[in-house]
Amino acid sequence: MARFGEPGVLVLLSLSDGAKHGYAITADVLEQTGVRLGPGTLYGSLTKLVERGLIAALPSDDRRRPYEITAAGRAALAAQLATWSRVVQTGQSRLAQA
Amino acid sequence: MARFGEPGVLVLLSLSDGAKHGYAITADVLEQTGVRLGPGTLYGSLTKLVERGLIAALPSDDRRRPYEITAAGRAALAAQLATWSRVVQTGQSRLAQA
DNA sequence: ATACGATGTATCGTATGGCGTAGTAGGAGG
DNA sequence: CCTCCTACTACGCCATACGATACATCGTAT
Repeated sequence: MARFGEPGVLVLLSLSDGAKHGYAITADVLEQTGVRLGPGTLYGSLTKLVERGLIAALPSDDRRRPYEITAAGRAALAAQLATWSRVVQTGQSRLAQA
Repeated sequence: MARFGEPGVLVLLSLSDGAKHGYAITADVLEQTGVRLGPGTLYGSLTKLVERGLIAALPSDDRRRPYEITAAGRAALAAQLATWSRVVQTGQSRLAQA
């Protein structure tokens, strides 16, 4: 059903902090996770997330185009984080027993 | 460089527990994460992970074809889990402040 | 004996996603 | 005025995800 990949999750993560425009999302994701999103990846993800109602475009004052996360986007992010959290805990416990 | 998607991570997670064959991986991933991997996804991932040296095929005694994780696979899994761990912590802290 | 459900692997097709490249353009500073 | 940072758009290749499909084997109950 709701299919979006890792870049989409990182965008939702960044917007969960507050509305941002594309370039600021890139900088935030890089700072928070060390992952560098290129323009193709970033704007492709933004388009898909808008189509799915997980984020919404805000009126652009200047040449920047800000986006905000929606309630559905927060729910999707929370669900994905819960799954990853289980994976991380299971994985780290399994890797620990060498 | 070494790029593999979420199914690949789940396979590595499953094999970090010990060698398993395909069907057993599906069952383990379902139990541990709630994610159901179809045959296409599973065997496609297995092929790619073998090509990248992250897992290795073991000699098959019966009709089962077991795989084991390699040292490189453990390292790749650990790296991915570390990134996800950061994302989960950042995200949950951001979602918490409503 | 046999039918059936569970186990187990493999392949094909394809829509989508990931991501690099290149191009456009405003603003700031030397 | 030239160049570097910011900021977005457009394009396109290729890998990936994943459903559909097929087929072999085992255990078990009837």
